[in-house]
Amino acid sequence: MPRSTGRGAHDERLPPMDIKAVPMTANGIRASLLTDAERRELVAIAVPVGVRAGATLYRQGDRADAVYGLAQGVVKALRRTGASKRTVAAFLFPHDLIGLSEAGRYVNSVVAVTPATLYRMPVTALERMLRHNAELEYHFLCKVCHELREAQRHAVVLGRKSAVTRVAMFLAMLERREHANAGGIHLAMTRSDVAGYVALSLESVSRTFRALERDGIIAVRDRHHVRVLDRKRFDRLVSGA
Amino acid sequence: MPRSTGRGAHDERLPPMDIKAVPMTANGIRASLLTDAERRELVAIAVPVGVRAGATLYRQGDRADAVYGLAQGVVKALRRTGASKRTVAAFLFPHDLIGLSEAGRYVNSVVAVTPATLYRMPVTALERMLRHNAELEYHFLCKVCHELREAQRHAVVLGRKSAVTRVAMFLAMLERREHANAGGIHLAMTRSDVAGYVALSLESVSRTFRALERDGIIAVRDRHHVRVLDRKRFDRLVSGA
DNA sequence: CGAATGATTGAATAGCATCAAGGACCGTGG
DNA sequence: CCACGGTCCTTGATGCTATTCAATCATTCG
Repeated sequence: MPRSTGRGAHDERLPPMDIKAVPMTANGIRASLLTDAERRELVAIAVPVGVRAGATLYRQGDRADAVYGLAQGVVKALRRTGASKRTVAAFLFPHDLIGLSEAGRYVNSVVAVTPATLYRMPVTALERMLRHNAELEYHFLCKVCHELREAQRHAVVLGRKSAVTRVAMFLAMLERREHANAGGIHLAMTRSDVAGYVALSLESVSRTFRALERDGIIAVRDRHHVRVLDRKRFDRLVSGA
Repeated sequence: MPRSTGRGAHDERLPPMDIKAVPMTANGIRASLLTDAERRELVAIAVPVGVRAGATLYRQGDRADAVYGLAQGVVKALRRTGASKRTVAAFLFPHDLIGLSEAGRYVNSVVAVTPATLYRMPVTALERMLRHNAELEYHFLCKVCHELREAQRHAVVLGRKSAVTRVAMFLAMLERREHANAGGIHLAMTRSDVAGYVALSLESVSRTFRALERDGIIAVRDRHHVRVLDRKRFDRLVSGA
């Protein structure tokens, strides 16, 4: 398994550096947070990085010397819980920030779920930039607030006791975060990753997908594509009936 | 149940406005984040508020027009999950920030667990201040990162399947966050609140405390005071044996 | 002191984890 | 194009653990 960076054939036609979230006081529109000027400023310290699926970007406990902006692809944040067990702390999508640290060390490991391109920003340079550009920093603040809300939602999911509810809430989350197009939900991750995120056994996740399909609530095209058929009952599950 | 504010006998001898967390690049020392100058600036827009135990500071869905700094006491953030069910999204302690919102609405309800004093900061004024004081804003950013880590830890707790592990991890969390003095752990909240946080039934929490006591791992003085007796086995539970 | 809230304990049930085996899919190389 | 290996996924049978329902006990506060 490749260890890390390795800037592949990604160099031409890079998607732009960007961060998106709901500003604190706005009306719920997911807007681009960065102005052109800010993007330019960030690009000055941001190095594009391409990784293959399965590659580890960094490991829990490593010295945290960079923050990443995800431009393309899906990655997962893993956390060791006890020896030899790992849970999925979060899935991260384009326009998300990556690199949460504590006392100079990363608190999660980050692994690419799909091929991904990121912008690597050294913390020292970033911190210097933020500390004298309040406007730019404000956008980072909004983004972190967004990730905080997302983490709380995750906790809500894990609080539900029924397997169907957990899985349905997870699908609803994907629907919101990835392109919520009418073409159905795209699951970039494996069943095992889903299990790690919703804290169920792999087998239970599998059975639950089956059950949802049998009941006509969702249609499972293949492992990576799901569509909601009965929106009414689906929503009832999500709200935890 | 009293609805909200009501500035009681708290006005004299107020604890100072402050925020504490681990700065991103520091060496893990829980430091005061605010300089004296910043404290003075914040106090200009911060109104002290005292609430009784059980009082609701604000409700999920309310227009989010203020952020609060908790100065004294313990409060809980509740989230509605389905009709008529509530989970505890977080417990908040002195020096924590309160008032997470999305699209101008609070995402949690906040209720005082003990009598509490807070500093109320209108978002508009705060936002204006942050947007042109990068240094101050940086401290807020660090604080939100801290709460993000805390929320992820919460998710880790909820991911563990065994009741003893969940409860032990909860106690460990309290030990870290409240005064981690050798005098034992102080539980300001009810068993029912604990159950809401670790996502177990009230009865299971009760039984689990009992079991931990019977096994000589903890001593339960009364409902609000617990002491770890067998640190070795306790830590083994926390790491999820 | 008495009512209301909070906590404990017991017995029965439901639901998920676990163990175990088989089947589908993917990428590789012939 | 097809065969092959590995990974990922599905399905079944069993046991364990937390939930639930129900009743009793303790504590706090008026």
